[in-house]
Amino acid sequence: MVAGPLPAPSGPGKDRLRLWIRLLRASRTIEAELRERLKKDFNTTLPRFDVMAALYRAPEGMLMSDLSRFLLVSNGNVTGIVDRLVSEGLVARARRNGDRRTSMVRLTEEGTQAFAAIAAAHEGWIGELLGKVSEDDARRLTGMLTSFRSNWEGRE
Amino acid sequence: MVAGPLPAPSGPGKDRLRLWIRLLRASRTIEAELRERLKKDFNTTLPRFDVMAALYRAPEGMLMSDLSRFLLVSNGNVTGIVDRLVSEGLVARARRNGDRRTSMVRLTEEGTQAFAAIAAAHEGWIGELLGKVSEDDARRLTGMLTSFRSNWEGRE
DNA sequence: ATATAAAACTTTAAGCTTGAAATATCTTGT
DNA sequence: ACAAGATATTTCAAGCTTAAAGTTTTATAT
Repeated sequence: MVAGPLPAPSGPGKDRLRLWIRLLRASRTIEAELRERLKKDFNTTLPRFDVMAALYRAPEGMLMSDLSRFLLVSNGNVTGIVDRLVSEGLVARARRNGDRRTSMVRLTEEGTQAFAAIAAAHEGWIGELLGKVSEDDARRLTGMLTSFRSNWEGRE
Repeated sequence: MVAGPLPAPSGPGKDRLRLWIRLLRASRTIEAELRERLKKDFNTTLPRFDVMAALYRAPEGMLMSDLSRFLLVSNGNVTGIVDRLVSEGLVARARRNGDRRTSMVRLTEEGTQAFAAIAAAHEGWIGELLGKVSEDDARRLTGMLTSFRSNWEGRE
């Protein structure tokens, strides 16, 4: 998936293949750097950060299924990550609905404060790591990726 | 990491944060689709495909350390994936160098044929999944991502 | 020569990830 | 009311992933 074009691909459609390879390498490179910094500076992980970021946006809480849909990961996956966050006191489950199948998951006070600190650092890192991309290019790129994505939303 | 801008981020540097989020969501969406198709149509996985793609480009073989560097994953990780590929007869290790620490890893004949079939399908999928991106935009985007990446190459 | 360091790789423990199967709960049609 | 189906979540097995520690081999400096 990260194969580079040593024998540079050419022909119809090769530009898209090349784009995909670059896209993947870029995101993996950044992801690796973020993972390392999250570990070193905050002793946490990217999946934990993802979950906390989603919950931070939803103070009233989220269902497990909402979380997994939003984060684009499987539901079984979210269970494990939330389990660990709960055991660390950063997240709480509240099974107090009318519907007893669901559990409302939200950040604890401790989790909220912890996340705020991490998020501030995170935003700085992104600014640094993408520093060479002009704000103008950033907006242009974002637009392209958005239009690409809308093509994809709501498939399957 | 995939947090979307519900309370749309604004302020200095927010364009880069938004770009990163879009980048990540795009690559995860495509990756998920590829993973599913690789499983369904070829009963294989993305990591296996990555390793085989790297080896396909290097008929003479690659060292384990070259593989892990190229694929941007840890060395211990590659060991496991190659182990499984070897046990399936798709890849072979040859520890026959002057340097007896290294092992030259390469595709077997069976592995080469298997990969060729998968790669053909894969290229078609990418063309389909990125179909809405014009060849022109694809080239432009690739250029931006490349220049971004060169900013990153050879850090740490 | 021989200790010391460096390099290539593997092993290990912990955590992440998926897809499928299992549980529990709710909803619907009769 | 009750069976049948749909939903929400967890559990499970297998595989992926990393960082750190361990092994074997090679290179280097006395």
